[in-house]
Amino acid sequence: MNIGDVARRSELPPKTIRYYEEIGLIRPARDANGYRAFGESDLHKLIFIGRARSLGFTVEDCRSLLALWEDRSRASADVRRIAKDHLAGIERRIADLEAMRGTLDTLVRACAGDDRPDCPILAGLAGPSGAD
Amino acid sequence: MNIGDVARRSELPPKTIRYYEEIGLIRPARDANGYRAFGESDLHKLIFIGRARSLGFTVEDCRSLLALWEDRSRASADVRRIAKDHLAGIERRIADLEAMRGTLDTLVRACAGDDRPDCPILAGLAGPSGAD
DNA sequence: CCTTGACCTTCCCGTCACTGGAACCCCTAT
DNA sequence: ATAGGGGTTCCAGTGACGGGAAGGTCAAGG
Repeated sequence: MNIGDVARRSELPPKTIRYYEEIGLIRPARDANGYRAFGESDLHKLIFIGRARSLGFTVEDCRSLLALWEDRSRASADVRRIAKDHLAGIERRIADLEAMRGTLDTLVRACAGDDRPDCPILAGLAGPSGAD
Repeated sequence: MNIGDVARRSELPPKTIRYYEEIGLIRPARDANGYRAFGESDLHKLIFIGRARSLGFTVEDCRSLLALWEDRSRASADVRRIAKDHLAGIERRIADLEAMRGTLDTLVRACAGDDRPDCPILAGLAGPSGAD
């Protein structure tokens, strides 16, 4: 398989796949002409990485998860800790975004949004005191 | 005011303030010795930027918002559009994160997390088919 | 045989919003 | 004179790629 084939089958851009090789996540063989020669196991790894990335794991998390995936004797507790930490991070980010949404929503609702210059959004950003 | 003073009063790191000058968000004067000399209006701008950033606006959004803030004749509709677009982006991000959280939560719950190698999380990442 | 076009290769730069660090200058107090 | 705590510039790195240049390779068609 050339890079285009794995790209299609893994739904990852070729650039991304080259990058993953560069940082050592995968180690595809090479043909005589210098082309990367991907095997099924490379493809499986890429699909694995793609799914983990789509769940928001960092590539370093992916590296750890891949290592555990390859390690037949790993303890599921190790995987679970990575996933739980990541889940906690996601929940923090959701909470942060929800706080932003709350404030923004209040400001947007308070703003008439017409052609007058009076704007509660700018006033809110300038300071709760409302100074402009 | 020197940079340390505005840094304390705006709660922004000096490095960040220098960066904001570099990209033209603020234009503090200079003392004879080359030190930046910040006025109250610089400080107000920095506080404004800091609040906008904490609401997740990009620095380019901040540049637009600052321009509108300075423009006494702006229409509040312009501000509102920026804020509404940003709000929509935040809501998309929240939705994405909640989808991740849902999947991750399911996987984490399914995982015993003990010292056995059997791990539904890895199986889930390898593919819904469950192949490992 | 030559060309076309789709692949593939490496390499370097740009993204976003900073952060860290080096090397150096300035000012005040002791 | 020195020590410290400011300040200044510039360079490099972050994460996870994406864009684009310059060039090698391969199969098909004229």
